[in-house]
Amino acid sequence: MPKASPKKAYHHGDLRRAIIDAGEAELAERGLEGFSLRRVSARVGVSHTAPAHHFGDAAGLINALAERGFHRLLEAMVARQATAPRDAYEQLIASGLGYLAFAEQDPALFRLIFSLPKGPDPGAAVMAAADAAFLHLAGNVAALHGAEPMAHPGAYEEVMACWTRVHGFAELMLAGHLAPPCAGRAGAHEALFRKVFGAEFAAKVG
Amino acid sequence: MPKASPKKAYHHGDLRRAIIDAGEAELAERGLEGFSLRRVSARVGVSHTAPAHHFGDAAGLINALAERGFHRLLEAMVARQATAPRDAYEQLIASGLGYLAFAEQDPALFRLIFSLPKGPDPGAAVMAAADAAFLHLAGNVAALHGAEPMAHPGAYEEVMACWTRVHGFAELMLAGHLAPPCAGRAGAHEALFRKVFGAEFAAKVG
DNA sequence: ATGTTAATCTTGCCACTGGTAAGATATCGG
DNA sequence: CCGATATCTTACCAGTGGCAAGATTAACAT
Repeated sequence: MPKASPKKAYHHGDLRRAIIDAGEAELAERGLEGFSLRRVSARVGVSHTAPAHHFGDAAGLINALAERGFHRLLEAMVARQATAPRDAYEQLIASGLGYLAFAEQDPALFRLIFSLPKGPDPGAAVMAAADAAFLHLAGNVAALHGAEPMAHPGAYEEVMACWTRVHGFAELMLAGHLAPPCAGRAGAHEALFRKVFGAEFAAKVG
Repeated sequence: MPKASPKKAYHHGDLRRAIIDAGEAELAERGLEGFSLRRVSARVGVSHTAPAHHFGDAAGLINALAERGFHRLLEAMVARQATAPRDAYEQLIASGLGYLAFAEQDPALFRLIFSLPKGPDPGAAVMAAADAAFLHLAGNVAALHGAEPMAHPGAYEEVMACWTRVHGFAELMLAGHLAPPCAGRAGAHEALFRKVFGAEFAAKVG
């Protein structure tokens, strides 16, 4: 047993998890700019070089956070869908609103997962998590037709049409470019989002 | 005359401009992560504290770069429109393609202008530059109806519908999420963009 | 012209960052 | 029980931005 007691042990027991937790919290509190390996390490009560063995370098930790971030994004979508009517179009809209809720609730993490350097290897786990979110959205779009995902011609364009709209809305919202009519208050964006998303997909149900 | 000769003068003569130029270049070459005041200062041949007097701190320089960035974005839109048919819908599409071209050509600057901290004062000049770009887009949308900008009900929603689509496309493109059909090659995105943008605006002409 | 003021730039310093190297400590397999 | 290995610490390094104090030049009033 790896010493689950809260006392100071030389070996932490589950440091990788603890670092990711602390990193996520730090990210939410100070943003990506103020993110510091030393700070997250101190938060866990560990020296600043401890994470190196688990993540390689700082980019490795960022990657791990991105993986979690994509999972959080997916969670946010399904959570919102659970509160919506089971109608295919409403489910699609709900997933978009969940997407927006995640962006609003943790802007730094949201931006992090979409600004990973397209370097050599973004990490297979990260790509898998990203694909899971993408495929979920694709499934919602496909449900409009009642068919299997990607089964009809133009399916990819249709999915990207949805994704770009939701994502663009999220980014502009975070950048503070939705100001004039709807300011601040939570849920105020829903009406605008529905209009901006367009009605063409509502018509395609069935 | 403030000594326009290229020889070493204690006073640079036009340091503010030179720093912004160097900063823009550094940003394009090393990205926002690798951005360093000391590097841009060295590039101009000046000590690392020289910019402080012109921009305050690093955030001040970032703000100045953002202002230029919004101007570049506007330039890219009008440049693309100049090569397109004068039909209102084609002009709107062209402005979107210019938007995308700018994002593709200078990703770091593009991301910079849309990730300014919504802090106390983003700088009036930056906001003005951003508004100029926004109003240009709004003008293109209004031209679909032949009317003055924002003159009819639902105009704002319509403009935001366009903006979110273009912007979302740009962001997902930079994040590397347009992979499957269209990879890498320049201009390959145009066909996908036209489909994703939707046909509803083409129908509204007149 | 001449001296005073203000703007511009430099040098030297500080705390902080992430990465490396070498050593300390604990777990694990024989 | 002992050696091998994983985990973590301490000590150090180059690099970063900001501040303070001083050097140099321009702007300006008289």
